[in-house]
Amino acid sequence: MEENFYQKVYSIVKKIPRGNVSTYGRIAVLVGVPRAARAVGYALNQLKKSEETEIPWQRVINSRGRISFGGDPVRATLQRKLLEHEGIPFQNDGQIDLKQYGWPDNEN
DNA sequence: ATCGTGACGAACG
DNA sequence: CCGTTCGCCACGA
Repeated sequence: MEENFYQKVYSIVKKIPRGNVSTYGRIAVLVGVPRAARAVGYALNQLKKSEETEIPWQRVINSRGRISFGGDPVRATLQRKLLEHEGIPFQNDGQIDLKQYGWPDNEN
C-alpha cells in the first residue's frame, strides 16, 4: 500500500527520539522528496489536537534551529515549552543547537 | 487540469 | 545579522 505523503511525514516524525529535534527539510529528505520542506510543514499543520499527543510535532523546527511559525504564538510558546521539558536547551536568541540535538545524527 | 496557499529553504542585497 | 525574493512540493477547491 502506498502511503500518502502526509502519512510518511507522520511516520518519520514519530521516530524522532525524545530529546532530539529535526527540521522540515530533513524530514522531506527522509520522506524521499528533498525539496518538499513546505509540504512537510503543511502536513504538520493538518494535525488535530488528538493527534498531537501521538506525534511529536514539537520536535520539528526549521533549518535555522528555530521555531518559525508565528501565526499562532500560543502554539509556538507551547512548542518551546515542550522541548525544554524534554531537556532541549534554547540559546539566548531562542535558537537550538542542531549540531548537538539534530536528528538523524549527522555527526560522523 | 489549473490556481492559490503554506509550521520551508537557499540565495541575494 | 535581517528582510525580501524565488523556487519547491503536496493538497483542496
